Amino acid sequence: MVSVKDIAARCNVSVATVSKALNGYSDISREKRDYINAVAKEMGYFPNSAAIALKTNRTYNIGILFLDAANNGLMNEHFARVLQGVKVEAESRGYDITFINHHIGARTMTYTEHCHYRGVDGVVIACIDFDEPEIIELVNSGIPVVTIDHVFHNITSVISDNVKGVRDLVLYAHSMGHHKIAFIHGDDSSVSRDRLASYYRTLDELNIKVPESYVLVCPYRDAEMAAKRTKQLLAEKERPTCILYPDDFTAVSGISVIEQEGLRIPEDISVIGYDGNSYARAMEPALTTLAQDSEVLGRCAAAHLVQMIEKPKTALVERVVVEGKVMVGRSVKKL
Amino acid sequence: MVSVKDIAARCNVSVATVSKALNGYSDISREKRDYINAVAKEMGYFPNSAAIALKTNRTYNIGILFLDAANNGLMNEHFARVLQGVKVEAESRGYDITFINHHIGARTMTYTEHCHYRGVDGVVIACIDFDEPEIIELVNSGIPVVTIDHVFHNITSVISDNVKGVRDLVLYAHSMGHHKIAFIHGDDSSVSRDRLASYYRTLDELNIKVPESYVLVCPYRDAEMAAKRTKQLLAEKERPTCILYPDDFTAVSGISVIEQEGLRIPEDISVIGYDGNSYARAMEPALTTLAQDSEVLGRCAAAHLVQMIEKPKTALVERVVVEGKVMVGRSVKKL
DNA sequence: CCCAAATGCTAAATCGTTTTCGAGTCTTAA
DNA sequence: TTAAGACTCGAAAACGATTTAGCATTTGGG
Repeated sequence: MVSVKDIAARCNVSVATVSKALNGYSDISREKRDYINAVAKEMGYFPNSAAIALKTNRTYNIGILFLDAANNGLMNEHFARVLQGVKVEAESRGYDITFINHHIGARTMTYTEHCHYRGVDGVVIACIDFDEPEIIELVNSGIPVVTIDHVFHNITSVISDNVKGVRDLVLYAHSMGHHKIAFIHGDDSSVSRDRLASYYRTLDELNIKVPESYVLVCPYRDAEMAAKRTKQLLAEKERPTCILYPDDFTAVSGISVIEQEGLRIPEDISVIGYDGNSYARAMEPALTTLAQDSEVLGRCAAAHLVQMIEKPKTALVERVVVEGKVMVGRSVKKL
Repeated sequence: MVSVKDIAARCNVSVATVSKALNGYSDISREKRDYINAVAKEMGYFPNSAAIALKTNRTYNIGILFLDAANNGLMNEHFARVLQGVKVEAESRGYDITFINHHIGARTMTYTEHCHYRGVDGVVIACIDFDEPEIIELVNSGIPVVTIDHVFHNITSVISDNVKGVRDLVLYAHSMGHHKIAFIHGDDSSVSRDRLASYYRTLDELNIKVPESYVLVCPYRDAEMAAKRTKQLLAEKERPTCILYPDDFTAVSGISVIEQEGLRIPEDISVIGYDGNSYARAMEPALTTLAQDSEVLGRCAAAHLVQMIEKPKTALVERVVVEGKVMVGRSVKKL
């Protein structure tokens, strides 16, 4: 590998001069700067990120915390998309991304320690149990952080508009003539709470009363539990005409048991998902769902993080909310 | 951040001694070693990876090349799983992973340059157009490399057993009484070629002849093209009784148009996917498909790469093949 | 024509480690 | 008693860059 020293030798100047030429400093003559840059290019020079990091304390690396209990954030298309979003945005701004975890090899470290070890310039946190003490530690560590789909005091966060999301979904179902709208919601998290509250509020607004038994909990992407919950709803004496699921995947699982019971979608019962997975669009009948703008979620997070890193003065803590939109399929029947 | 220098000061020894204690060298007394380690722990010492990288030329970072033309490798559940696999295996061996690309910020660099810039210890290449000249350059750069689902001369690779995969699928269909088995295969790549050859060979073995029109091409995960190809097959005067798709996603798209044509799965026509996506299992009817052991694919790749990195002497170039297995759903009818 | 300021460049320190080599001390055997 | 090993330990160089402070040289104003 060719280093600044090599270039300096070849150009008969000092390494300081080379460094300045390479970084476009002003106290260097135009000709010398151009000459050095030309030579550097010709010699195939590329900086050594470790040396730069050591000297400047900047790695141009951003950490990403991205694992749920089951450790399968990547299998979830929504989160895969947000990851994709932060990746492309970060890269376009000159940053690489590094996964942060707490068991690197034999030694275990906290998330914060891992961040310091790798010297990441900032971290985006998503798809994780935000109540872990380690997360709290990280958020308070002084490292620039932005969270996705969770808000901490004094930390900028970008969140999907879950309130508007289920509101739009409920309104859509209502506009299709549904009044008996059940809601299988995700397990405890701020996202789930927002959605649930919005469900209640919207129904209230519409002057619709639903029995308590219409509201059931089911972990995200838990096909088995979704099946069980669906059976419970089908057994209701006043059976709902429309079911909202926590996500598209559980919706598909629900559809599966509904059809196994000999009922048809949407003729006998309507179903609605959440997320806007590619499968939802491709299947028959196409699933009506709320398409989250997952990639934009990720891009916003990365963009704000870089802003905080590069212009800390100008960065105020913000709540960015990105809206999704209902994707009308054929899984909801007009009553 | 506390450095070895701080520890040295606190312990009244030299930094050299601290370094030796921390790294378990032998030329240091047992007591002093234990003492220094205790102090280090108490002071909350963590090494600085940049400094170590600079000095030792080892980053404990492995690069991962993971993008297709559409730049959406992550949306593909199969590849998400292999990524997950390399991630957990790498992490368990003490390595972080870094995405490699060629437009980092304003400056563009080749994959090889990016690898040198970040100083990754090795690279795993997957989900990419292996014919790109940049890939060839990287493979020949001297950086330890392992490829997934593609073999290069003199490079160790881990590949999914595509030959056995479609063979098992075809045999299964045959065992269910199918003779008119169509194959919509992926676009050009070594994976597609293996699968196609295996399809022909297995039919040959079974003494089954299929018309040329039964074999159609369709890019992976291209729902629209899959729909088009499906319609073509349905229009055949000698309509196939069973269709193999390039992947589960296109299979779902195919099912969709089949049902829109008023045909039933599997009563009127049987369909088979490839990959074993979670959706395939959850939907109704459950899709018969070949479940690739995607995570193991990734784990193997990472494991072999680390072996090459840490014990170059012992590392011979290998072809590791990992088998999948047919996952029987309800989408194939017994004739 | 002289002094001050601007310009162009370099030497050297520095970031946090690892590693070599030599030096000092202590055993042990002849 | 002494020479030769074993043990311990530390000084210093090195990795590849950035950055500060200062030295020359040139320029411009009065």
